[in-house]
Amino acid sequence: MAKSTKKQEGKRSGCPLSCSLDLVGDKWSLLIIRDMLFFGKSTYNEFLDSAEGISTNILSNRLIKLAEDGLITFTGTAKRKKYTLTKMGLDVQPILESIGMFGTKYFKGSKQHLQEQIKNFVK
Amino acid sequence: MAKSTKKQEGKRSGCPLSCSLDLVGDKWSLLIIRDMLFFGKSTYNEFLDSAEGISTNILSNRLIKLAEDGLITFTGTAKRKKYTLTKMGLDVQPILESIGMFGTKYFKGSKQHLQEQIKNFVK
DNA sequence: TAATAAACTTGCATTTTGCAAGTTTATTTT
DNA sequence: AAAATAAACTTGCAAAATGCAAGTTTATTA
Repeated sequence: MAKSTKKQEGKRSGCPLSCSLDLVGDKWSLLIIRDMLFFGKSTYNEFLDSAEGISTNILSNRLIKLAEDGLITFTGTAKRKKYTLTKMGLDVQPILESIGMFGTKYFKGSKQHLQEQIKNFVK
Repeated sequence: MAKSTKKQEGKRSGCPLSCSLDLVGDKWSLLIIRDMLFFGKSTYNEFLDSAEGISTNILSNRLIKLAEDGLITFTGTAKRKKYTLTKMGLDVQPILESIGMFGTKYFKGSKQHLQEQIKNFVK
């Protein structure tokens, strides 16, 4: 199946912005990708103990949806799963960076918070 | 009141990304800002007839929330309102651009769609 | 072999969203 | 000047998404 033929349903319009938001335009998906990209996280429980406190069922849903949409894949056995970003998932990085720039500009102390998070996360 | 003292409630963490997503991390806010920034829209009914079909109550809610969060302001009388972006709202542009780039890469035909939209919107 | 942990699932209450219809004041049209 | 149209909402209700707590199943560690 070609890249653009799936996931036609659920699209609100053909706008590139709108299509992208149909994938990651919610409050959790981009945070999971952030955890993978910036904090090197890859397992369910690592995602679970992020500062924002996602609940178990939502995390489960989002991992399934992100995989369905082609942003992540998983390897390993059922009880020792590892999630990794696909090429498409890695391409989300510029989005996270631009949102991060906005955040550091308008939320004082947030940059510092992020750097502490990075320091405290030991791979 | 200082920039960063308001809107503490409702923040899930101090992360710049998370804080930003608490403002625009939903399926509609960024589309409204897109309409203002790229299509020059400024009124309630202009936002209403975008391709994605936002419903009236949600549009109303989002305009209030975006104004509360300092991203937009409005001028004009109650029945002839004009919404405009603040400095903070204008700073969302790089976010929209990075999401747009992602979208044009992964959703074929979507770039073309966007350009038609721009052409068809007569200010 | 027992305890702990990882990765979920399930059930239920709350919140958010979507849809249709109605309201109010301003501006046109007749 | 009166009637019709339009702009900008509001309200009510059903459906979907989210959040919270508890339970389940297999794997690993003590």
